[in-house]
Amino acid sequence: MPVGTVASVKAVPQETLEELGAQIILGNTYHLYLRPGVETVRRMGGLHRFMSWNRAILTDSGGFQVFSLSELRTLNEEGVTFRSHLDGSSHFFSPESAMAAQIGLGADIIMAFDECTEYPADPARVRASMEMTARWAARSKKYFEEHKHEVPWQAVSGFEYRVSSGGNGRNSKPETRNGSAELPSATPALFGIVQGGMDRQLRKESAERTVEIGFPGYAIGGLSVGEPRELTREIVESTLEHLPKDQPRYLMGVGNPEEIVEYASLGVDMMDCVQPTRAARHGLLFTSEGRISIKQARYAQDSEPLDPNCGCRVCQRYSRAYLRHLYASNEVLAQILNTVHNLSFYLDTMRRVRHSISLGEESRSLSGIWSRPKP
RNA sequence: GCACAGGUGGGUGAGUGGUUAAAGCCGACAGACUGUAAAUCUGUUCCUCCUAGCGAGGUACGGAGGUUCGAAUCCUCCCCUGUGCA
Repeated sequence: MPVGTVASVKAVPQETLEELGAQIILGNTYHLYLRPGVETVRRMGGLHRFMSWNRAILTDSGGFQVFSLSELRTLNEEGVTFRSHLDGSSHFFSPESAMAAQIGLGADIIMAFDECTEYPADPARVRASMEMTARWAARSKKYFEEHKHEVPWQAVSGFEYRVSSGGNGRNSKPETRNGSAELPSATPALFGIVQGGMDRQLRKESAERTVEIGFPGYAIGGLSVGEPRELTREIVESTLEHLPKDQPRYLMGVGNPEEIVEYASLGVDMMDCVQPTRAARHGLLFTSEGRISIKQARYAQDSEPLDPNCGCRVCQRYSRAYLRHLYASNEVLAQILNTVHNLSFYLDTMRRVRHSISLGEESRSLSGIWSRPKP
């Protein structure tokens, strides 16, 4: 899932995302709540209509911002008091207000309000944080069930794809509508989030408690927060054992191309990461033959495409030398082309993963994923 | 020709007697980036040597000479640039 924090996947227009085959993108409650404001989005017909994106949207609850903006917050049982990074103003988020905000934004999948435990953290702190997340999950669900129909009305035309709210996401049928009539949007799906730091036992307990509350999908949060990669893998693997296989399992905030393939092979169904978009803006490009730092002098006169095995428009049309020049010149086009390629690479990788899974090749090696069949 | 102003490392630009191989910014060259306060952040950027260190030596602030224990900084002459006046 490409990340589009402020209702924008940075540097890429929605039509290009469609072309790349993105089925779902992320938005962030914290950021959108601050600007333009939930009420504005609601009045504009909800996030889909506001940003003209007819495919699925998942909104993060703001729980991660509690973690990443920790200098600007105070936290208690009731919720979190934030100071806005934009103007320093004070705001309060609770499970209830985070649900209200997400329902108001009108995403397809919304996330429980959790607390992303920092790393490292002592055992007592990890347990307390995990338990807080569990209590908040119950409150999130309660509020959600009472208010889930209060989504924005959307006068949608060409409404082509939407994750259904019931059951698990996999079996949902895309709905196609072509009318001009106003439709009430379907109710969103609320996913729970597992925490528990790097402790397998706490992860198990968190997973069980979250499953007991009951959600149509489950996320593994609190990883990729600075821990060694080996540990991430170990925790993901052990946590997955305690989450239902027949429901979407979402690993939050991960990862590199190698990692997303690996986690998919472990049974993760959904992932999101800023890596492809941010790295692209910083000149780091992912290819079937490894990483390329396009800013390096060695590419100054390299007429090859970025990735000879890539079918994206960027690789079909532009040379490494040109991409390096654009980057060195600080041109906006560098960000656009780089991001388009990286997203293309990620989305293509996941298409291959899905194809492999459909063929029953779930353990297919990473190199197998990226090698092209000989023509 | 006269009068002012000025010539500093790849660029720009601080520095007006000593802790200055010379700030900052730009450029160049590397590196980082994992539920986005990120078109961001970090490092290196005169030469040589080694035991690789807040190491040793060399060269350097238009040119030449001088004053001084010590000069990018003060003095003399010269060269060059900009502006104004003839």
